[in-house]
Amino acid sequence: MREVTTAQTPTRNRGSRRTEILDAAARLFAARGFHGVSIEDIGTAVGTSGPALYRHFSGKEALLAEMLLDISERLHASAAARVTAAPDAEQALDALLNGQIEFALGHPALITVHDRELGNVPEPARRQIRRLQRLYVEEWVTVLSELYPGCPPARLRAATHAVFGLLNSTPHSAGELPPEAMAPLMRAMARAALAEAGN
Amino acid sequence: MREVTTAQTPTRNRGSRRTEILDAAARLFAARGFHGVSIEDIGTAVGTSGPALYRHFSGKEALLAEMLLDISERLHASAAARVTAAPDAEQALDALLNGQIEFALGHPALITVHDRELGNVPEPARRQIRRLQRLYVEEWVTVLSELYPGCPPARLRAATHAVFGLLNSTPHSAGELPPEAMAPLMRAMARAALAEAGN
DNA sequence: CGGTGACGTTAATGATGACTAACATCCTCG
DNA sequence: CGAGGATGTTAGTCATCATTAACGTCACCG
Repeated sequence: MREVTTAQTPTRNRGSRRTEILDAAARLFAARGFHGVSIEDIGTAVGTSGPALYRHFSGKEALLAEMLLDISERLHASAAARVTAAPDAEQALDALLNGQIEFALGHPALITVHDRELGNVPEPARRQIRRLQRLYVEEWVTVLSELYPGCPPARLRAATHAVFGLLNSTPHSAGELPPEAMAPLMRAMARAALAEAGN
Repeated sequence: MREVTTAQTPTRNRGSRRTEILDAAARLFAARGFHGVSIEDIGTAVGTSGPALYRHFSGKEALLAEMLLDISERLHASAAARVTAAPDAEQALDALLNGQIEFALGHPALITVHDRELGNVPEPARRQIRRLQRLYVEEWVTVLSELYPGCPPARLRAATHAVFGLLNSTPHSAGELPPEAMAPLMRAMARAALAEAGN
């Protein structure tokens, strides 16, 4: 009858299971796609079997929704913080680039899921995710507009999407270069591409 | 009892149905993913119902395999032809860029499927597709190596993948700019990014 | 101790979906 | 005309899967 047993495995950090599930699901979704992964697969990946997941999420789509919402929020929040902290547009762009590159290299599965599986998110959450994505893009466009006035926003928006494509491709071309070499390369390429787009 | 009726709908160009099916399937796969599309969906899209497809393809995976194989072949063949026709490396790179941009803007669904669904192709064909993709990349790396000697091939390979990510993102960011504006923008951005990667 | 809540487990249940079977059409060629 | 082949159709069949039900376990709190 001691409360000595405070460590071990019990008294799990609350929510640790949820995030463990989200992580495993992200990896699986990234590798095989939402419909290519079964609830049972996810359960197995976290050491429980199948329906145990319903203790943590109301369903497969809800799980995906929470995953994408979390990603969008992190990206947007980080971008907003970095931009407001930067002294000028030049450094704001650097900060945005660094943030996106860190995220893409640090969480390849999340990036992959983020730009492939929006279509499988049910409607209440879908709109919210889209909204955050839009805000994130506008963060970039605003900075770029300041850096390249005279360049039409539509062009800058297209350029931004293209740069996302460039940076987010790193999860797929994994292994070509070590991350220490990859990050500066991506930064340099993205910067050059944006400078060219700005004219 | 005339054979006057040579036109109309009968006497279909042989194979027209097959390619019609492949087109429809590509659009559906691009939009919802391989596992998100049913045989019935594809049938409906071409005006027949479900199992009629088995008259043309041995199964869903075989259909995907043929689709990806065809894309890889077209990309590789076009690249090889353009490179050998080009007088120098500079123009070879231009030709490669133009080819990829034309393809990405002209067949957005094919590009999307091409870099998402390889994992669902069964093994005999998978290897073949990978081989063609590798050859395609090497076509780029070879040209870039000539243009930027001294730059390690691994870096050029990574840069090539990144540029594919940039160019292939156009299907997703559709609508930002008209294609006439999009193509030159992508060309300029890709060129700048590659020049930067080459040092 | 008794109970409550968090977390799992193993059987349904009910859809959906790939693929096959059995059965037309109809065009073409002999 | 009549056989053959190409192309469809509709009703199975059999898996797989998401979700739910019914039933433990166990830690903790009163």
